[in-house]
Amino acid sequence: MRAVKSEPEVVVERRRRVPRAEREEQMLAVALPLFAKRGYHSVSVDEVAAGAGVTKPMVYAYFGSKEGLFEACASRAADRLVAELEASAAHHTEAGDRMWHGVLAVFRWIAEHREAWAVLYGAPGSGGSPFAAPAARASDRMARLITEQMEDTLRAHGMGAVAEQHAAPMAHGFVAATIGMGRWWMEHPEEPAELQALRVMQLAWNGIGNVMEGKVWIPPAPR
Amino acid sequence: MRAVKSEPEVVVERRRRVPRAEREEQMLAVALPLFAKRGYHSVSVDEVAAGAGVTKPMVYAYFGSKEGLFEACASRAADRLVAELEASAAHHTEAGDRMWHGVLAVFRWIAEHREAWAVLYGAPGSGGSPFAAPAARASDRMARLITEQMEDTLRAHGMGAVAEQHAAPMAHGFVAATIGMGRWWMEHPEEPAELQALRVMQLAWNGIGNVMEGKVWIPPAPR
DNA sequence: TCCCGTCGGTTACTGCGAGTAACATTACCC
DNA sequence: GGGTAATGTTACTCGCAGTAACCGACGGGA
Repeated sequence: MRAVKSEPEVVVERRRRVPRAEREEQMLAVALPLFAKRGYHSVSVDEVAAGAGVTKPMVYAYFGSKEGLFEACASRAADRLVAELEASAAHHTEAGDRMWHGVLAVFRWIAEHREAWAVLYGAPGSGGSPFAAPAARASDRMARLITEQMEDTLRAHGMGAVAEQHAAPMAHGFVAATIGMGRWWMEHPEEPAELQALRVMQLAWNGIGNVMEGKVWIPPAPR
Repeated sequence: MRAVKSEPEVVVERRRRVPRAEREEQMLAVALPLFAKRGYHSVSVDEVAAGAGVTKPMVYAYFGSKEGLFEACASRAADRLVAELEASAAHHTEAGDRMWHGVLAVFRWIAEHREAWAVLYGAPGSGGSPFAAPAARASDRMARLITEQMEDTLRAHGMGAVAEQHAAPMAHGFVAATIGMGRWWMEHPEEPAELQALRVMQLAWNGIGNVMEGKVWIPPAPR
């Protein structure tokens, strides 16, 4: 059941004595699509090294371990995704507006960086990361942005206690819903990014919004 | 950075010539907590075999590969989780009622089967599965239950078109939000299951409910 | 100009753990 | 009691992560 290992799609022109920063870029450029397509375990370090026009010990010299290489790929993807989101947040202040544009930014980013997305939150078949720490960090950072927004709004309404208890978990739920929708999208790629964003808002914004206005859903009385 | 490999916490009394079904149980019982605690890659087949009072080739005889062993653990966990959910759904017919009790059932199951949950949807540090197919299947099955409920309700309101376009992705989003909340819970285990379920309903039920009643969220007009 | 240190790079290994071939031993059933 | 299927073992192969040890070019000083 071993994955077929084809030639890496990104192969770098073979030059000797390339400066470290540049060589690291090359390695990451080779590794990212490989990890995205075949997943962590069925990519070998030799393969990445060869794709970058170099031999294995160089990869270890620069990234320490295979795990380090993977984490570098994922961390960089996470940084870029979060940066996109932060940029979007900086342009919108009203809560709903900010959320909508943020979610939209995420789905547009996914569309433009499918491989990076696959490495971060990859589906079973293709990506899939044993070392999900960067993905978890990215989720946390995205959730934090939402959490802060919620806390501000709640405190402005005199609901500081609600903010402390529920803002963070709700924000995590929101982010999870977004990522889940992103996963679903990977299997239905014909749909536009806007529709996914709209569905996330449809699904989760009412809930978040209601909480921020002090409206709560009451469970049915037990029979 | 190699994980410390302690003795497996489940070790089976050494008996010779145990029937296959029983030996398989033993192997799974040993493997599950190991995978849950240390993740797929840092558990060795030898270790599981030893814990089950047997040698490696027996594991291969019964599960085919390490991956097969892992998938057996995860599939069985998924089956049980979904069974719980289906049992709950059979007891409640009204949409909101059914959803509430379903979500509640999930969180109660998580509380009682933390290791199985970790193997299925495990967080980075602890569980974490390179082969997420069983987890994806479980998500799909849970989403399908919700999808069907939504489709029925929508069609009953004469909104068959909405049902076809949006029921499935919204249901996946709902499930993702639930799983995300479950992950968050693992890091805040002092809270009760009911609170997690309440938050999921708070977050996502308004959205699903609105859609089922034909209410939609309208994005802000672009400037 | 020569020498020397650093940086980019290699060859050639070790070692662990997945996976297997081939063989051994009981239990059961006719 | 003898054949056979199921349970089990020993003793390997092999791929790949990770490393030790060494190599050669370039850029400063002195």
